[in-house]
Amino acid sequence: MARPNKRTTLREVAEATGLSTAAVSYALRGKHVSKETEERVRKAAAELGYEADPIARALVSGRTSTVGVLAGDLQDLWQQQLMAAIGRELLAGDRYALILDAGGDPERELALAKQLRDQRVDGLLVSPVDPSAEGWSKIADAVPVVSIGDALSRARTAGEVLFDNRAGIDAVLDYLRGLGHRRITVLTPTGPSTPDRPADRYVREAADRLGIEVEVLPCAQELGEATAMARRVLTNSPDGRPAGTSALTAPTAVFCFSDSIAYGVYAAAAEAALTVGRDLSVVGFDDHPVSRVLTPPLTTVDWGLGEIAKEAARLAVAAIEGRRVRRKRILCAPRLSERGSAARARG
Amino acid sequence: MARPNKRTTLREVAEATGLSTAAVSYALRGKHVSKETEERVRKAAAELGYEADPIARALVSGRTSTVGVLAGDLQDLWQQQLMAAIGRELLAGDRYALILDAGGDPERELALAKQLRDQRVDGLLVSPVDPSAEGWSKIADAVPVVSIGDALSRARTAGEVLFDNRAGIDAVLDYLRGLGHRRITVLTPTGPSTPDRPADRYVREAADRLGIEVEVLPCAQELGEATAMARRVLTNSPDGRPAGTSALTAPTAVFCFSDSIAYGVYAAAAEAALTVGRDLSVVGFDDHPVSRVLTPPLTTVDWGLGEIAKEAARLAVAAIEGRRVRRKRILCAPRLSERGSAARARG
DNA sequence: GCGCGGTACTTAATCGCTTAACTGATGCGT
DNA sequence: ACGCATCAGTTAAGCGATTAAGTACCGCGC
Repeated sequence: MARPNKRTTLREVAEATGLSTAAVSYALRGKHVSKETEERVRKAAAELGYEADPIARALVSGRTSTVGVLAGDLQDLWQQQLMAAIGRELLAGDRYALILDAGGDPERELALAKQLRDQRVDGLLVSPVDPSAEGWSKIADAVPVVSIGDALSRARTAGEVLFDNRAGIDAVLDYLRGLGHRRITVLTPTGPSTPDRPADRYVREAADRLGIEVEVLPCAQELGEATAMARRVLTNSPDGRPAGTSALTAPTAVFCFSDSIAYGVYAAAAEAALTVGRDLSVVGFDDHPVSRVLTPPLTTVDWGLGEIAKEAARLAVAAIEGRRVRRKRILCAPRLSERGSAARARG
Repeated sequence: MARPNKRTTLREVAEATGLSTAAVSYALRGKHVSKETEERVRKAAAELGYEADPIARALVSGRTSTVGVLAGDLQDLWQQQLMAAIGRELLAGDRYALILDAGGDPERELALAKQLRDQRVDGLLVSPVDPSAEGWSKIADAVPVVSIGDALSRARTAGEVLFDNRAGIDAVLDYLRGLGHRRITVLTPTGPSTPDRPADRYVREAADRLGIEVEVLPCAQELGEATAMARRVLTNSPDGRPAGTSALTAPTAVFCFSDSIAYGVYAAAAEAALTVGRDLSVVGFDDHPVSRVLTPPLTTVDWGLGEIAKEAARLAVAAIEGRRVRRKRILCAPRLSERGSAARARG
């Protein structure tokens, strides 16, 4: 079933108007042609339903009006949110978001980034799994890259929207300590295949400074796995349940490095008949919309997703258009959204 | 700052090997060239880091290895989930998902679909806001379209993955009636700008058949708005709170046409000090991962997101490759995931 | 020794558009 | 009137691949 769905081409418009294709091309983009001709061309184009073929245009101009958006792991609900927001943002500027998911795999991440570059995306927005990979360097040389969340240490990026993780971590741990917590479990989305992030270090530093005990555990974003992990953590809970094998005493508070993980903790807590916000304190990181409607609402660190998306898109677009920007490194300050999930430590 | 990042071209490989570009092109795709030449070309290509330019290739072949994925409304968490799953599915088949969000606007939806077609996506997956729009017809003639959720009534699609909404609705209402509920509020994601969906009709029919009262209210997907709506609904609750203006007595159960909306109901219930699964029964529709970790876990209708994504991708790919498929209309059967959010009606 | 059929390539057209360079015609200052 | 811009448009050369058609060479049967 051949689809002879011919698009009208520039040539056809040219023939219809008796002009050369070049004239039509110019006319349609309002370059040095007479008002009348332009009008005539416009009309003919409209009648024939002509629309420039973006592919052909891309071949010669090298631009595609398309921006690659590479999510480190779309299992993470917050990243879904972010990607959706970025997509809207780009669309508002007449660009298309080519959204891909690295699934948490650093190698796939780079492979996809390369593919994107080959697809001639005008720019690339990435929320990297492995920000320190060397591969970014070549990619960033070929296309403007804006990274979100972490700086690409080995590449010259066109911009960065970073989160002041240290401040966020300090804020949360300070807060929890203020509530009397001394044993805190920290669940980070750092899997075995992912390199260590400085965040882990910040946590330990803050813990040392505050004189509290922390146990940092890697945890998957996927809710089932997160729940399982949380279950293991809570099995060591102080109030009578069978003790696990962990060397540490069970925590009175859990600090989750993503709200997704916190949801898993909520589930595990419910199973263990622990009431979050009373028996157990939970703090998230990222502020996903769902966090607000949980019972109790999740206390979490809000970075302002909307602004992140806006800034990232703005940086990318500026780079694409070759404009200079004042600050190409945006540092988002944490805002602790204090809701009901963290309470004064009991006992 | 010109970026003279030259890609190696076919011509360069040709010159390096002393062959014609055609020979190289053939060699790289293993067509009628001698083993030795092929080997030589492969080596040279590898050395020069040559990779075919997808844009140029697309211009001549008309294919882009890209599939448009158009979400009706990415505010809906379930659609986010779906898009992510489809993206993974397509990627597994070496195709790229160009994900766009119509934001619930039927006009924008068609506009985006057209853009996608012009971008020469090989296929188009769409979870339509307005499945009965006429515009789909022209689009479906130009590119294979697979619709998810609703059939495009006016277009010849390449495939459809539908949900047996009637069966799902029947199952839920049957179930709630069995629990003793006689007054049920149904919250559908049908806004004023969206045309009525047959789902509303199914609800009324089922209600008539079962002899129960339903109040069908349109409700936004966005959690804040959903919560506000739910608040209004629950203000009419039987146990002493100030009565609203609704003609109906307050419902003992709320049936939400998307899990997102159900989350809003959870939040409103908590505010009103109603315990879901005891004072108020809530049933969702779609089974988002979060639903499983709520307290109580949300009873909802599961359509098998993974399979939906797989089937949709399969249909699209088959159409793109010009293969015939046995059944191009997949009807997903509802599975009621009975968890803890619906209880026997009290009093 | 001739024709026939394969290989193994090459030539050149083509996809649809952009754009540098060129051609005439017009206007303008002096 | 002359030279020089300027304007409006044309010509043609790409962009980087694919691919139909053509050529050269070789071996083979009879």
